[in-house]
Amino acid sequence: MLKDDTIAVPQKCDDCPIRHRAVCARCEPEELAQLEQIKYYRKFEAGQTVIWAGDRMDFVGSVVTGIASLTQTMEDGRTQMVGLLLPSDFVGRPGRDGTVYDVVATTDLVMCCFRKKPFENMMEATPHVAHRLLEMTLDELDAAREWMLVLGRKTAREKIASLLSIVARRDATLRKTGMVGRLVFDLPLTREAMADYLGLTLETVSRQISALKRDGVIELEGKRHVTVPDFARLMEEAGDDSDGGMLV
Amino acid sequence: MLKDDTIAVPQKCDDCPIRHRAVCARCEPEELAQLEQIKYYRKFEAGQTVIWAGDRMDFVGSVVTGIASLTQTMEDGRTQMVGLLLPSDFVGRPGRDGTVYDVVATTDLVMCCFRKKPFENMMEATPHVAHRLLEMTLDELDAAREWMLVLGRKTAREKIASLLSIVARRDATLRKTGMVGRLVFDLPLTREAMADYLGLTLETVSRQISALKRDGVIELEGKRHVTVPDFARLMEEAGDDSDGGMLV
DNA sequence: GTTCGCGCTTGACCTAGGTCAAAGATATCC
DNA sequence: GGATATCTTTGACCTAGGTCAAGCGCGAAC
Repeated sequence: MLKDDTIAVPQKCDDCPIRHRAVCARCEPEELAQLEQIKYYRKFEAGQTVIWAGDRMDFVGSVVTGIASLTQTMEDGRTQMVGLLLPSDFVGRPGRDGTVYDVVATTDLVMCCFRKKPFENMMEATPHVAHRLLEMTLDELDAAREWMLVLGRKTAREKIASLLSIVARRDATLRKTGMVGRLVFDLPLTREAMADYLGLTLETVSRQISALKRDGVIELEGKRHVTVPDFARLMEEAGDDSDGGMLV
Repeated sequence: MLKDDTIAVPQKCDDCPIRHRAVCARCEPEELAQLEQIKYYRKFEAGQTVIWAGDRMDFVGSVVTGIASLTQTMEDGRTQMVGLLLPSDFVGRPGRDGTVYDVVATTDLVMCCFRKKPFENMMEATPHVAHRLLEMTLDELDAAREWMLVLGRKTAREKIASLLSIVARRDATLRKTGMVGRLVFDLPLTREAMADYLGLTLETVSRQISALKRDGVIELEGKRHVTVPDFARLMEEAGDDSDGGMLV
């Protein structure tokens, strides 16, 4: 059951996102205790594949630290990232046997997992967990559809700006300050990963980032540390109508 | 409550997809009776908007006949279809107030609706309905992600072939015969709608359809009646790895 | 320190698909 | 039956982004 990549449960479960966000917002203490019992942690290194498309998946869980991605690949090697899993995002499909896409650790990754069967049993027993899960799935669906607009209709520049604004929005250190004015964050993706997510080549990603820098939309320190002097400007560059993406 | 576009309940509810597919596969008779009471039908003409993005949505339901689409539009008019709703597909988000995209009748459309509040109540009471809904949402999510690969990485020709194979697969008259050899079906979308779904222009759609015809992958009679002499060939043209799209 | 390797940038060039424009097909309405 | 409108096809041309190739940091290994 417990694989060798299983690691000790961290000091206190407060860093377990399941408790805050993903599933348990309204769990009773005894329900939490129950979850506690079927819970374990797994660690992956950047580049490692968590599960291959088509494989049986015997757990569900959520990202604690690092980034995972859902990836689809065609025979000829073209690949498209179809989901970006940031800390607190949920992985797995209760009631389903496997995935249809690869789950890959894009950075070093720690996941909090629950063995699937007991988790499903618990779900049956506690309707609000099932309810929460439906909500989360609807959120993911909204995010996926939002991304379809990005992939289908936005220019390369708009795509980059869209990605930057999503990452900025999700950056834990920023969420409290509100999304206005100057923002600073780390970009946790390689140019290639960005390209795979945006349906571009890495050369185009690089060129567009340079262009955004040249035009003062962003500032770069090294390759990864980003400063956005004016978030509203970035949103404009993303071509974001309405509040698009605020759902994520 | 009942709008003027509400129409009489058809002869027998067997044509109501809710009963067969969407929600009620395992409903008890009294539960069905309950659903029956909160059910009504609505009719829309091609081009009519069912709900605007951001609007309050006071019902859920499913498509009985015709095609609806979920559409996102940017301020400058670029639009991307993010979902194609064929007969028996479910519309609406239990537990949510509205949509973030327009729902548009792409052809003349009949929908079977349930007022949302009573439907949600029923959902609370009958866990297997909630469970079914989660499954459906996961299916939609898979379909959306599948489509992200199409939008992000496929060529125009592959996109067209992908769309054709989805429509063929979903065509009610064909599902029984198995998806091999010669298929004949009607294409219920204008070139423009296809373009919006595929992230192309209508000119490119037209050109690629002509090309597929020229190359013998499809035959056309009029603009809409399609014959696929060899479905496997079409799948190949779609660049479909594995069983991609079989989920839909 | 030097070397290796990987991620990134930049340039030169090319092509798939977009844009603009004209005209053929159907269907609908008097 | 002709007029009008909508949908579609096709052509000529253009450009955003892909492809190929060279080189630049910069950290890790020795």
